[in-house]
Amino acid sequence: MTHETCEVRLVASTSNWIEGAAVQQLEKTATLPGMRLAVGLPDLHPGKGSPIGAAFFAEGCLYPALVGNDIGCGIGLWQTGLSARNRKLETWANRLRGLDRPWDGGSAQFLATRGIAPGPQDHALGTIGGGNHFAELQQIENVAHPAACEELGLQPGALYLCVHSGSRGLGEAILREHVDRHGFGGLPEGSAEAAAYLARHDQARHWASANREVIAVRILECLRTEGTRLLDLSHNWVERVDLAGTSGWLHRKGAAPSTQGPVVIPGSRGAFTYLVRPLPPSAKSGYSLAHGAGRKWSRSDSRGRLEKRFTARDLTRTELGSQVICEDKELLYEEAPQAYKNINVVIQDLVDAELAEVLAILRPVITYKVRR
DNA sequence: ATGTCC
Repeated sequence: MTHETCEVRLVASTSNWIEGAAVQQLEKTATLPGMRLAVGLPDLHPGKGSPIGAAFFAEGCLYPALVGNDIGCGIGLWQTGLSARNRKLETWANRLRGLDRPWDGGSAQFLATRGIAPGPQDHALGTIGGGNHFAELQQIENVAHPAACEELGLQPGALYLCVHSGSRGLGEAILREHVDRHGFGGLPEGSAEAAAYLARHDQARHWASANREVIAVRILECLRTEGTRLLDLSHNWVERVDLAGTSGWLHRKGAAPSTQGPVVIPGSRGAFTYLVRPLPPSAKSGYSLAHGAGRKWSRSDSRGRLEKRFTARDLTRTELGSQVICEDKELLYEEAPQAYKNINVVIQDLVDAELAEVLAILRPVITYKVRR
């Protein structure tokens, strides 16, 4: 890899619309000291300063602000004991209650079993949170690669649970405390500041994964069934990697790893979710894949455009026949399927770039966002 | 994204 320069790559075809501001953010972030590779994935869209849907590899230092506040945010997939063949939409939707209240299952004990020390944010363990976070019941629409799906334990007739959530107040507190003390700059590799941040970052990653587990436990309990976790991957984190012969820090901001087996890439809440398998990970992609469809409209634009055309009630049913439980009207508009890009285009770009192959497609049945 | 800015 060339030293002192940063390669900027955008994995997107001409049929994939990418907002200009997002590309500008990608190029701007690429000028940070130490930056060697900046990869925009097909779901690239503007973030706060730096873009979302991107991977950044830096030599000699790491940037906590690039990981952002939701350290460890990611997606888990569970197979439930329920059959999707006799869908009980109303019954299941009715049973999804109490999920926004604190979990009474013993957070400290649960975290201890996962090797995580207790902390002041543990009351939020098992809650989904806001923004683009969700828990979704899904069924298999199509199996593209039977052998790989069988290997994963996928059963065509089963109901699945996809959980997208993160470290809630914990990651937020870690980033805020860090920025208050050290600002937005890079932390030199090997420094005490870097070690301190990384320790807390790792704790938040584990906490976020445990959070997704507890969310699944609570939902499975609501549905009076049990489940098995098939996979769980984060798309907001930083790790030390060797990339094209150079040691450095790979930041993923809304970018799934292509180094940890199959990846779930959800579309919008009214679109299919793809289960893909990374092709042999390539350094040129920053060992990363897209993490979703990517926003097409900002949250405020989304409200402005859709409030004129749809009632809140309209948005609780999707084109795919799924039901959306979201008792926060603003959030319903902000997270409407229309606000997101076409997931098919994003996936096609990954396939065309030879970064991934499709294993299966999942159809949304019920999406849970928030219920008062 | 965030016990979310009022």
